[in-house]
Amino acid sequence: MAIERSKSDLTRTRILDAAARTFRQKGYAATTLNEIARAADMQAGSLYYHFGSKDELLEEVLDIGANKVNDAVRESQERLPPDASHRDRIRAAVDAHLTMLLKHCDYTSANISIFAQIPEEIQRRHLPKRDALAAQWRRILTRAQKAGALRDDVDLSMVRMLLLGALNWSVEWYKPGKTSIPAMADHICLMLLDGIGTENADGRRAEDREAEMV
Amino acid sequence: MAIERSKSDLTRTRILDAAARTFRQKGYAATTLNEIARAADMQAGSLYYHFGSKDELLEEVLDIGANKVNDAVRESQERLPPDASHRDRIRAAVDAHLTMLLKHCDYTSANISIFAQIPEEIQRRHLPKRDALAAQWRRILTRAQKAGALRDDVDLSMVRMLLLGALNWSVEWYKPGKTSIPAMADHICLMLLDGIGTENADGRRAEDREAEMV
DNA sequence: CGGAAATTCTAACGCTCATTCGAAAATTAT
DNA sequence: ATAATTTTCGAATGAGCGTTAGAATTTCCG
Repeated sequence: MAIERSKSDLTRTRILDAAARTFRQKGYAATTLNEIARAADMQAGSLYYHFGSKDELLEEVLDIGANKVNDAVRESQERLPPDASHRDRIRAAVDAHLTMLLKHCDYTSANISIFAQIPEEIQRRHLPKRDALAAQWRRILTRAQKAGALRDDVDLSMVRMLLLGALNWSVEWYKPGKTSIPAMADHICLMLLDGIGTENADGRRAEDREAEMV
Repeated sequence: MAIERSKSDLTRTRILDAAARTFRQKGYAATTLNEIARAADMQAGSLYYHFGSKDELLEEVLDIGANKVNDAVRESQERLPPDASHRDRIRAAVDAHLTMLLKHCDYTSANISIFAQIPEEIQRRHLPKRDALAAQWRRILTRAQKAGALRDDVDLSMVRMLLLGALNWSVEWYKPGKTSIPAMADHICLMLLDGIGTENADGRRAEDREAEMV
């Protein structure tokens, strides 16, 4: 699927890579076609042989980013054994989401960080892709709750928003090398599922907490 | 402190309000002085009687936003009785942070949402204010951990980043009327401190989970 | 009311940007 | 190699931007 055929396709990809990286760093409006062209080793006018406009370039970057994280999360679930625990399912999705966001992909992080500040019409056209990812997460969490792995007195859509917030916001502070993605995934799952408090708010889990102390 | 004196001060505030709102909606680079002026009922050129440049206007909006959330969180702690539980302290800080972000203040949400995409030099000049807020949260969490209210095997700076991520990301999805801020604060504290997983739902023991942590 | 000061308007400037287009160069096919 | 085609270049265009400065207006104060 990702096999480049012609030389033209390679150049297209080079331009898209440059655009994704620059959009992520500077934002959409502040990025000039000159910067993108320079990062792709060509002149600004030459971009128009491959793309019709700056907006068109943006839309393609957004789509690629959304597809990558969608695919990563979906594959993380397909890769699990059928009898995997819901904790493992959530943990795998968190890991896949974070890895795609922070390690592999300027497209994904560009999508996340510039989306709020692009022209409205492009936002609207891109919404279905966002909804697809939301639907994946909704399904993972709903299944876990129905199976009894998540408390049934919580608002799952709010949990989902807060969880995705913790994940997505990492593009604002993550520095490669300083933090490990598996450690992030562990902390997220620990907070989400077990909590990091030791106080006994409702008397539910005193024994577990003692067992967890190191 | 917030008392307006002259008519000029009122106009200044009107301009700042308009700028904060527009920056938040469209981003910094995509916002024109014409839009700000129109939203403040004047002509673009007139803005220069009150502000030296677009950058100067931005810096003032950023500072006001940072101050507001800093003050809100600090006051939320001062308002608590000296013997308040650490759960209550965290809950109060979460509530104050969210309320300022979502309810009271375009300045705060503008600060959060455009910061990554403003000129580098302005970012750098504004960093101390960001650090002040981070320091407040660090103190709240560290005290809770030292008092034994938080597990001592978690990386508090990572917890802080993830928690602030869940809070800050809400500017991207929160719609007034559709969600209640206290309910959000409740869910955050529940997840953070207790977790929403059910006890041994997947048949695994606490020690097993511990083994995965590193 | 009348003059001074404060504030806003208006029109213009220079600059940068996205975009266009015909010529040049590079690549491919014959 | 030569012709045909694809790709890139480079200069030009026009629109819109932040910004400026003087004229026009409003506000303030005696």
